[in-house]
Amino acid sequence: MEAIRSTSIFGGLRDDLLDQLISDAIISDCDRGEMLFLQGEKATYFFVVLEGWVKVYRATPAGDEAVVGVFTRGRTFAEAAAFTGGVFPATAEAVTDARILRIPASRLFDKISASPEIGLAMLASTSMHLHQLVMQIEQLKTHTGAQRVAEFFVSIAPCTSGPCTVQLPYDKALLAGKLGLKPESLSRAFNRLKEYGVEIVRDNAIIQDVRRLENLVETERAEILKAKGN
Amino acid sequence: MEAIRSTSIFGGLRDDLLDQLISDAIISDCDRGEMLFLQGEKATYFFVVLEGWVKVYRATPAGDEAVVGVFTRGRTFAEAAAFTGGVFPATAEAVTDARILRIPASRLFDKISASPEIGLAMLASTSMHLHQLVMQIEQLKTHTGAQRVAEFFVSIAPCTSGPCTVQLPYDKALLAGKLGLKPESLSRAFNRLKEYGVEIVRDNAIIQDVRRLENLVETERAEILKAKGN
DNA sequence: AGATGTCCTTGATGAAAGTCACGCTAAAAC
DNA sequence: GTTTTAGCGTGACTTTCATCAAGGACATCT
Repeated sequence: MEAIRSTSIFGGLRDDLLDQLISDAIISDCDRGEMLFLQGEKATYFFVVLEGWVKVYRATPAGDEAVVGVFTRGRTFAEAAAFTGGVFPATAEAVTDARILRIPASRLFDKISASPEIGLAMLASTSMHLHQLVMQIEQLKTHTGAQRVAEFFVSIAPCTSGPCTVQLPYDKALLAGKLGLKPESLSRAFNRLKEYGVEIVRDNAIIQDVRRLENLVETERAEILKAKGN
Repeated sequence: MEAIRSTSIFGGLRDDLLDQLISDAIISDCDRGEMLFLQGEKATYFFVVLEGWVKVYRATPAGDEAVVGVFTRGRTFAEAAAFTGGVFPATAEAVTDARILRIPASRLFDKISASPEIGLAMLASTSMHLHQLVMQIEQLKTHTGAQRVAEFFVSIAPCTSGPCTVQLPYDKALLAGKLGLKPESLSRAFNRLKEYGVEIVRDNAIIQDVRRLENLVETERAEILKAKGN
């Protein structure tokens, strides 16, 4: 239950409102590989991850898939779709065994009408999500694969400078998808990062200096080319 | 004023609520090239385009820029930033002379508390924006440049099948940015589309058959390769 | 232990798009 | 009317990434 509290939506809510909301909710345990919803399905719920990892992706008509988000404990997803009452624009799949909270949209709707602060909280939450997507687009457009990987490491690193080790939270194929790469390219991006003091051992990344990675992200291609010219 | 009505946020509002909101708003006329706000500035307003075109972009530390959105008459932007009360995550610039409505966030905040339906309308609006960004990410990840251009043409074409002509709404460098391409690559994408019945004359695109473009977007790389193999 | 399957890496190749340089055209400035 | 300039197109080269194919590491199962 403390996972629910840690979400941006529910973090700021009064206890009584929160209780009302989750009294309508369903907790479901999902096996790895289980679909939570399919692209095109009517969106009548939204979701909070209590435990495990969920990936959300869009399938193109020909079977290609683009990972739109990867969520874990305390993160909500599909609020937007559920809210507008349309269909899910993407598919969600549990990538590990997971425990998920399903909150019915219809009740939420009533509750917002009754207490505006729920609406304010949801607005803040979707706004943050929006901001994240904007940054994701920026990264796809302007950063190379290796830079995106470095950025990811920095974002999950426990420290902001010096050496540290981070564990890759899910398998590499999914990480590749999240970063907009194919698994093979991710592997090569790892090799590139060796020159910047990153060693990949099993599913752990050993970083010599987090600052150095941050620099890699911020310095533009010109710098990268210079470095290679050596 | 009918431009305001046509926005997704305000379209469904009762007249009296709408009047209250825009009574606090400021209409400003901007020259081409004028900045509406800068990345990092405190977000105390959000905006509605009444006339003209505005581009929103993020600048990287080294001066590269990624176009995050291009907006025209009836579109709102920066709602999310204004709402969370943080700073603008991007910069907005008028790319034509433009007339812009600035709505102060503080008042909006009060109004939402007073009448939840404004909150519901804003939620719907940001949700739609979010959905658009999700699709944009999908397109960047899975479509080629020529496909993205074709997609853009289809989206602004006045008809859904057969021949038609569309005028490019802003200059080609900006269009390139919006589609995640460099101007040179956009030029080459145009050449590719000649084989699919698209002719670019000045700032007009003459499309022989809109359906044919739609097919190009939906068929995957396999199909494109086959077509080239001829 | 040996066999099997999954996940990951590596190599070779090709396509897509960025970069740099140059030239064209048309509108604006003098 | 000429010059200037900004926007656009084209060509050559390079980088990045996807693709296809093969091989290695590791866990599981019998």
